[in-house]
Amino acid sequence: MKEGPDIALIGSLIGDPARANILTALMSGKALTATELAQEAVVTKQTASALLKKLEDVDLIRQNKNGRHRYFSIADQDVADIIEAVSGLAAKRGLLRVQTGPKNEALRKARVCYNHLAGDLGVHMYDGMIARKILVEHGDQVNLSPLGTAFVSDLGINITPLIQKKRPVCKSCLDWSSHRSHLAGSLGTAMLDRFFELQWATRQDKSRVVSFSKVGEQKFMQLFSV
Amino acid sequence: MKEGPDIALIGSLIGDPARANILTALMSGKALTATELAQEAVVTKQTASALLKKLEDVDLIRQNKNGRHRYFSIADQDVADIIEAVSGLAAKRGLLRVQTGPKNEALRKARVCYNHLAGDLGVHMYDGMIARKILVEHGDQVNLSPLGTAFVSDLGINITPLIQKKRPVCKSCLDWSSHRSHLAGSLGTAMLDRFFELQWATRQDKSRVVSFSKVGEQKFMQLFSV
DNA sequence: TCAATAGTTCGTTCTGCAACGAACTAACAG
DNA sequence: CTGTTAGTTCGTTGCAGAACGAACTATTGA
Repeated sequence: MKEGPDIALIGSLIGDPARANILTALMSGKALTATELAQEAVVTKQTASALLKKLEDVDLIRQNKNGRHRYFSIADQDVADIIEAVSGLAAKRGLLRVQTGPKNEALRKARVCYNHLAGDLGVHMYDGMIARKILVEHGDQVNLSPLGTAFVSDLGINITPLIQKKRPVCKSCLDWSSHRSHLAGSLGTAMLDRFFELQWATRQDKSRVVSFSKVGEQKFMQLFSV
Repeated sequence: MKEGPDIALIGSLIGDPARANILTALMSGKALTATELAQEAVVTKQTASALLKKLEDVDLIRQNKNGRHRYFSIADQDVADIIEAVSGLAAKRGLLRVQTGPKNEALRKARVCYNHLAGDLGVHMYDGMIARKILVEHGDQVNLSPLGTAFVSDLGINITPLIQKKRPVCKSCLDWSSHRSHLAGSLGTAMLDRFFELQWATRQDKSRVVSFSKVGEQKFMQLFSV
């Protein structure tokens, strides 16, 4: 009863609503300041400061001092993975904090999931890549086909450095809004970055929402149409 | 700030020490009764009853009535995955409830990780399978080589049904005690089951500890020696 | 040097919720 | 029908820990 890792500690950190809000906000992949996070979590600066310290104590988040600002971000991929996993489970269990509104709509359409694209467009992309045999599913593992390697190069992405890293190139990630899979992994990250580079989309300030331009969305939809 | 899945709820469920103990106990893969779980979590029956109800309300655990007993178990693989992931993260962060004792020693040597083998022996098995090219790593994905297929058949395991399921056949899982990988996935489960069948090992009552017989351990070590 | 903003520390309040005792129902076994 | 064990319900207590106001330090910019 008292052996093993202390999962309760990490659980309780995620378990506080205000801290959960902070972590969710940081899932945008951006580094945010303490005051921004306080606003996001709807608490005062003092409270946020205390909450952030606790999160930092167990290395769930990390801090970058820059002048009189402190930028906080998710500590590493492990932490992001867990938050994603818990989000997925919560969604599967129907534990959505339904507050349908314009912001929510935008989130459902396209959002950042730490470092890759999620939401309806993310799912569309994944489905399209499967249908065009760019990706091949083995059980719940996903791999890039030879055809896919060419496709990715054509898009202007250099895969060589991606393959060399420890991180999986392709990985499916359950989407909480549509209960379907979208593409995570280093390829998922590279593709989202490429969309920003091509100016098909931009990230909205301090939010997980990804805004596609009219032209960008057209090209995107066409690229992955079945 | 109020969109998306309610990760705080699930976090808080895992975050209570007593509930965390219950979940950890259930990671043995066995169905346990309410009183057994109460003992495991060191609380009274009433308290356990209340805790179990909360866990059941969000489908983290499931209940099987059998006479006047109620057997509780982890609801599904998703939940088990999250607990594994959180355990791994906690271990990585050094959040071990260190209480070195004989029981802890046994756990470190060989234990059940929901449905597959973990601990030193689990890591030994994984390392051996990699060294003998039974398994091949791609990034953090693991696959069975053609050589491996033969090996598994020789061991007396029929892989055909494993491949047909949605669940990944091979998957690596971070070991909290040794900070190394061991084999999860449906193959991991099948292999552990096979060891029990061959009577190389038995599970200790109401515990995650796996006890290998002298002969069993010899055969096991030899099978996966480098 | 002074005003403004970012963030922390301290002490206090308040509340959510785990925990238990006591009393209950439920399922056996003889 | 009676005793025994399994589990739940109810009401109460107690405490951990989130939240805030007020007062502090730190960095910038003018």
